[in-house]
Amino acid sequence: MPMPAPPNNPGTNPDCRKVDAILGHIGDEWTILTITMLADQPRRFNELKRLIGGISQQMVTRTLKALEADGMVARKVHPTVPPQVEYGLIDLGSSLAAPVMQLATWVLEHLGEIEAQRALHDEAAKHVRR
Amino acid sequence: MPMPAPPNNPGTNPDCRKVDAILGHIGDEWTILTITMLADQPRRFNELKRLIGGISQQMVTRTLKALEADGMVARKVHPTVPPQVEYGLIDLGSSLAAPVMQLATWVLEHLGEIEAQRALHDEAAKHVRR
DNA sequence: CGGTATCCGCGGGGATACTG
DNA sequence: CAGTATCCCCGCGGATACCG
Repeated sequence: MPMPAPPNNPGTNPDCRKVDAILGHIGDEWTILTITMLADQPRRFNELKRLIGGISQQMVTRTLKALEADGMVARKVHPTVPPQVEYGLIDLGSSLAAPVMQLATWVLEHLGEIEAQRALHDEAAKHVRR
Repeated sequence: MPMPAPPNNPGTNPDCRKVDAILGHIGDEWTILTITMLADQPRRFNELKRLIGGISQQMVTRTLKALEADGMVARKVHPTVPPQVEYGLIDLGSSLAAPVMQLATWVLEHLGEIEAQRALHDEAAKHVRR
């Protein structure tokens, strides 16, 4: 299904603005990585932090809170000692996982090409400077 | 002076870190919207600005520059008066368009559900406060 | 029209310390 | 273990002005 994309689009497309706002959230790097990590199975708090790597504890909390507020992730507390908390994708989140995984997969598969392209571009820039 | 001296955690997945860095770019809201607008056809500079709506001119420039550096977008200048510049997806960019469009489409289709979930969550939060 | 240059506020997000 | 609270820096991105 294609986007609206009408030729004679006058002012601001309201749908576009809404989509933009949502994309600002789920397009976030931490959010995408988190969903990726939860795609196959639920994970515990520090497990997520470790798997993602390079994320601060606060960002794990914030990201999960936001995903909870969007009804994408469920927080499940096991009343054990020490306490265990599991986060898993639910309805909205699990359906979002598909496109997100496709994106993440695409990046993985094209890592080399992207770096190569950047190197090319940097090289071209150098010649201009001289 | 303070050398970064990154943690260099053994548990940190290097691929995950690279993917993260790339996602930080293409996951950006303006980047996703731009690619979405270019998915079906090339667009001119101000046309893009108008279609996206709510984006500053500078961000259009920056986003397109970044996409050029990644070899995703080609800049084509028509030597007319007044000058016309067209931006279109090429190799890497056009292959990226597929997963990006899927994400954008998902958001469009689930706009209502997301807002409903947020309303639910806000409602629940209110009851806790009382 | 299609940019570039400059200023600047605000909030994203890391680091650290503390709690249940 | 799983958070919350606080501080604080830096860079994202808007606004404005100017150029080819």
